[in-house]
Amino acid sequence: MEKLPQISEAEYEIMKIIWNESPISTNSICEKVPSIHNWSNKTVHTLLSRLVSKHVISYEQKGRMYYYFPIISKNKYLSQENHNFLSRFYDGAMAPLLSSLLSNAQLSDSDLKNMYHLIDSKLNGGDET
Amino acid sequence: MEKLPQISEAEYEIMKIIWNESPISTNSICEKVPSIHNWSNKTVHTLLSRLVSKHVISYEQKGRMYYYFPIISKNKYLSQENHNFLSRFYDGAMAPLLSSLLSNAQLSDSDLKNMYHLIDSKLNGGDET
DNA sequence: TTTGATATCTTACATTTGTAATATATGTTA
DNA sequence: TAACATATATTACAAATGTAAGATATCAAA
Repeated sequence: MEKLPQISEAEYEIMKIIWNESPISTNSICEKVPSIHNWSNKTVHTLLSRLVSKHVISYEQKGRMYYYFPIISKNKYLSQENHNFLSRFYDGAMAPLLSSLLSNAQLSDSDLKNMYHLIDSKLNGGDET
Repeated sequence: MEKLPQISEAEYEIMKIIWNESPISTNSICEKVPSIHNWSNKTVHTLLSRLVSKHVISYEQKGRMYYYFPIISKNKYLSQENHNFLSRFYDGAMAPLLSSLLSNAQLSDSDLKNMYHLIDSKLNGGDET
């Protein structure tokens, strides 16, 4: 499992857009950036270049426009982040994390049942091939 | 819920020590830093000053030595980090996080049972006072 | 073909973080 | 009290990040 490149918080906002739809032009990306961010297009351009130089995304050119697409899958990335988070704050142990989350988050009964079933199905059956 | 200060990764290593035992002298802290880090004492000192100026810790002086103690509790901090993580990567929704964690982490049956019970007891009874 | 518009490229600059080195102040010992 | 050891304070410097401005290249229209 090679280390994936580091994706900063601002860069991640861009990645969410590209993971959701690709290939996607620079302009479409700019449009889709949530307006709360209030980023200038220049900022978005910078983030895109950085993501390219980190080999997180790539692009194909059509005329003078760039169409970006991800090189790293969202799943792969998220699973790395999960792992980082877990080992950084909970010594890699899921149970304490879960217990901490349960005690803090607002969860509906159906959320809980949902989670209950997730674990249940992992327990019985699981997915060992 | 006011925003807690940002604690960097290196700073967090120091915090783990201080949360674990306090008040604690600079020297004891230096000794307890896991040796994998290979940090010079100077580095530890820098991290301590930064934590002080961020109001994450404080100290009392005895002679010319400082004894540090936390201002922010570990629980409070962790619950903020949980929240950040959840909202950054999972739109604040626990179930997808859990499902992602379950599919990636190596979990023993007893881990799973443990978690199962956590959810179970939250479902029945819960802890509404 | 000259002129505009605009997409991409290059450069910028402040803050935070990692990782110290150097300077200063002060308790302790000879 | 003078010298030393050492704890704390100040300064440093590079990489990453947030946030762009300015320069350049090129498509399209007049």
